[in-house]
Amino acid sequence: MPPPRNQKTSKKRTAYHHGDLRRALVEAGLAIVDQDGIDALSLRNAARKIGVSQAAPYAHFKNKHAILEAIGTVGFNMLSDYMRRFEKKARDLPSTLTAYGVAYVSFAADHPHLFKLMFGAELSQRDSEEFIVTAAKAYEMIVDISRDLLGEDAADESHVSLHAMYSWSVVHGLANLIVDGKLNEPLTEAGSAAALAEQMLTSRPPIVGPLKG
Amino acid sequence: MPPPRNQKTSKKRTAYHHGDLRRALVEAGLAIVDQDGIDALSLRNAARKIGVSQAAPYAHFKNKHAILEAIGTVGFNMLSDYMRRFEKKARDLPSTLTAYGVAYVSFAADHPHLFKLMFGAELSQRDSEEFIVTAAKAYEMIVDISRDLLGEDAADESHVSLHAMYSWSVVHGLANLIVDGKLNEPLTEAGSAAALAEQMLTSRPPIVGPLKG
DNA sequence: TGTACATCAGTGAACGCGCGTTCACTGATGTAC
DNA sequence: TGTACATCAGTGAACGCGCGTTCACTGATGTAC
Repeated sequence: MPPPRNQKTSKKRTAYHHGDLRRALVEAGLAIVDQDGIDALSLRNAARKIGVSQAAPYAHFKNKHAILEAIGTVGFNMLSDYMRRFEKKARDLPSTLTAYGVAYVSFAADHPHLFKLMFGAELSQRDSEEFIVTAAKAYEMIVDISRDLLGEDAADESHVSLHAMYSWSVVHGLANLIVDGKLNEPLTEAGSAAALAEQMLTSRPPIVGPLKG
Repeated sequence: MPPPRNQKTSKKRTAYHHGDLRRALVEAGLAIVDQDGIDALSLRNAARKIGVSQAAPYAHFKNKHAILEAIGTVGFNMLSDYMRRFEKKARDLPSTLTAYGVAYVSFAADHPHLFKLMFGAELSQRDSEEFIVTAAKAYEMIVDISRDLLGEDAADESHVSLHAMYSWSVVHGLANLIVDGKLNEPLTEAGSAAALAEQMLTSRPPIVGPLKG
C-alpha cells in the first residue's frame, strides 16, 4: 500500500481528491459492519459516511465484494493481534493454547459482526491472496502450538492436523454460540466471554467413544 | 395445527383457497433456503413458487420473520431426527455422545443454509415458544447424555453444564467451519463430514493448561 | 334440502425503499519540456 | 520558473431491480335457520 498521495500537502480533504479514500472507506465500512452488521453495509452508506459521492468507491473497489475482502483482512489482523496479546498471559505450552483460545473467543465477543463476516460464506478461499494469507496466519499459530504440544506424536503430521482442528473447532464453536446469542445466561454467570472460554477449555473434555459399524 | 380445510374435497387447489397454504409456504421457503441460502428467501418468491399472489402469505404470517421462525422450527425437528437416527450406531454412553456429534455435523453438512438460519442471529430466544421449545430439545439430548456420562461428578450441575457446553461447542465449531467452506481439504481426505467428525471427536482433545492471573 | 349471510383466504395494484452499478462529465494533480 | 497536457479521482444523474408491506377488492366456504 503506497502512502496517501496528498496527505503531505493537506490533512483536510479538498473538494476533489480525498487522498486516502480507499483506507477511509475500509475504516468506515468496518465501523458499519462492527456496529450494525454485515447487511447494514453498502458501498453507498460507506461513501455517505465519509461525505463522498456514491460512485466514488468504484475508483478503489471493483465491486462490493472487494471492500468486504478488505474489511475481512483487517479483521484477521485484529484477531492475530488479540492472540499475540493474550499469549503474554501464558507460562508454558499448554497455557499458550488456552490463551489463544481465550483470545479467539474474546475477539468474537468484542466484534461479533466482524467475526461473522470473516468466517462467513461471503469470503472464501477464492478471494485475494492478501486475504487468504492473512487469514491463514491466525490458524498457523494454532497449528504450530499443536505441533509443539504433541511432542513425539507430532512426527505424524495427521496428529498435528487433528489436534489443531479440534482446538480450532472448540473455540470457533464457542465463539459462534456467543456471537449468535445462544449462551447469554452462561455468559452472565461467568462474567465475560474470556472467563467462560477459560473455564470451558480447562474443564473436562467430552467423554466420547468410537462408534460401531 | 388443524388439518387442512379443503383437502378432503380436492387435492388440487382451486382458484381460491389453497387449503394448506401455510404448510406449503413453509415447505417452499425451506426448499429455497436449503438450495440458495437465507438471502434468497423472500415472501414473494415463496409465494411465486407455489403459484399464489405475493400478498397471500400475509394471511398466514404476520411478516417475513414469522416464516423464518417456522422454517427454523422444522429445521430443529430435522436435527433431532438426525440425532435419534445416529444414536442407533452407538453401543454405550460414550459412543452415544459421539453419535450425537456425528449426527449434528452431518446435518449441518447436508443442510448448510438451513443450519445457518437455525443458529444465526435472525432467530433468537425472543421468538415463538414453539421455536424455542423445539430448539431446546436437541440441546437437552446433549445435556442428558452428559449427565449420564459424568457419573458421580454429575452431582455438581455446573460440571454437567460445562461438559454439555464443551460438547456442543466442538461439534458446533466443526459444523460451522464445514458449512462456511473452511475445511474443504480435510473433508475430501476424510471422505465425508460424518467421517471427519468421528475422527476428530475420538482424537486427542486439545492439551490446555490454566492461565496465570 | 335450500338459502342468506358472515367469514375467510385469496387477488392485483400500488407505495416507497435502498441498493449495485454505469455513464458522461469535470476538477485537481503531477510531469515533461 | 512557467506552461501544456495526460492522468486520475472525484461528481451527480440515471438505470433497473426485487423487496416488504398495505389496500380495497372478490370469490369460495361453511353455517344458522
